[in-house]
Amino acid sequence: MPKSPANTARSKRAGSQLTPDAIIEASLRIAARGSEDAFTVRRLGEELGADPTAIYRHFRDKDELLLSVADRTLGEVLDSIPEGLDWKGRIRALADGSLAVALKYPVVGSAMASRTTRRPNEFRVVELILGAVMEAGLEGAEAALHYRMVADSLLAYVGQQAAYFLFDAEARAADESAWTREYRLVDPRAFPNITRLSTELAEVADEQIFEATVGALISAIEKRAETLRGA
Amino acid sequence: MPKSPANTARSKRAGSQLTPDAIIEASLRIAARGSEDAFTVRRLGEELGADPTAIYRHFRDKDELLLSVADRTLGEVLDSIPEGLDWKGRIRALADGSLAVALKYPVVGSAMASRTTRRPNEFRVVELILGAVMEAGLEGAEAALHYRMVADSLLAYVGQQAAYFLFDAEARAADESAWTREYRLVDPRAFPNITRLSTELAEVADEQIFEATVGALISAIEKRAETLRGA
DNA sequence: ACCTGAACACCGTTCAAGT
DNA sequence: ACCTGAACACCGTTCAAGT
Repeated sequence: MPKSPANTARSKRAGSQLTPDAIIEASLRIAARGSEDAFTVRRLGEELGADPTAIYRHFRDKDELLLSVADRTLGEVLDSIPEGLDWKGRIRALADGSLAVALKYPVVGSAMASRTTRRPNEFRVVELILGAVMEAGLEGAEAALHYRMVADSLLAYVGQQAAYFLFDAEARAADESAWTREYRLVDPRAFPNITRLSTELAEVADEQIFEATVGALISAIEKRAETLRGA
Repeated sequence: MPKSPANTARSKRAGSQLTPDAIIEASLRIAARGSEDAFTVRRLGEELGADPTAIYRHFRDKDELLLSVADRTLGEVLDSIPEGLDWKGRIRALADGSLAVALKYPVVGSAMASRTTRRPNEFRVVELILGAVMEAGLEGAEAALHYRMVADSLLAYVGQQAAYFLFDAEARAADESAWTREYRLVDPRAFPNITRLSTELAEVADEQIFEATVGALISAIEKRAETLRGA
């Protein structure tokens, strides 16, 4: 925070009082528009009422800005998790919050799926997951491993959903109609299972899939803890 | 396949006998170079010894080319799965093969994580997973749901790994050193779990995480099948 | 000390012109 | 029928010049 030592001599122009925070907030506003509005340096300049390249005074490059923006959205996720939940509840709340925030800011969710922000809120998320798996009964290397399983799987899944959300409507429609079109027209002899289940395949809802995936992760932790208790 | 009706009057110039197949193969060669070589239309033109824009004669746009390339890599995955495995073995082989191929062609693996190719080899993968979950004892909507869980989770995870592989060495080193640097230096009072497990967190291997994730998916299917058999 | 704006080295894609 | 190459509308980023 000790970046802008004195705010004397401000407001020469309306929107162009540039600070890292202002840039992050403008980024979030653009990101929230999803596929409507590309998240580019030039667009960010417009949003800030400043020259696009002014951003480089406050962030080394676009990647570093994105990392900071991502950490901010992680804060939103953390704030959405209620107090007093047991370990399963906390993991579920984290999962739901992550998905919601990733879909709210799809560019961020999609770009950060394979990254580590190494910033404050990421530490808080790590601490939360570790606390959950330890409460479940895991410790040491087992706790570390299952933390990574939950974190990586969740991030990957949520990032994938965000990336999908980022497509323009046309490309998305083509992908979605596959289940009700292409998959209904396959050769029944070559693809008997697809033929048999084509209706059911088209009816699976995204929420069910996410719920099943998160459930699988929680069960895996539970099962491992039981096995270790037994030994 | 009935795209090039007659191959008369060929070889006017050496490398510029353009066919969809030749373009896909050139794409795979570039993709296999990972972060060394960007997969751009211009680079593809060089690889083919043709003008970059000649590609648009054979594919509507880069996305359609990528979809075709992706389906080809799915073929490689399928070919790597041995015959005669039980359902768990088939899912494990599919998972391992997908990861291997995604890391072999990281641009493809990363770009396709949130896509559907709607092409022949994708049908074969769907058929394979459906066969596995049905052999496990699931049917109807349950089989469809668990197919989606396996497919989406695997694709997301594998795509994430591929995207990570695509970073230049520097960015990757920064991310990796986080566990042995930043995470060792956190405030022990604010982050007791991280502090306690910092050594173990740095030691978790990628293979373990993938194994745990795939295991969690398989267990979830098994557990659901047991529950249904009981009812 | 910070912002501006021209400029650079890239992208994917279109389209008139060539053979 | 297919390929070429100039051109267009974008990108992220650098750097000298302004205030």
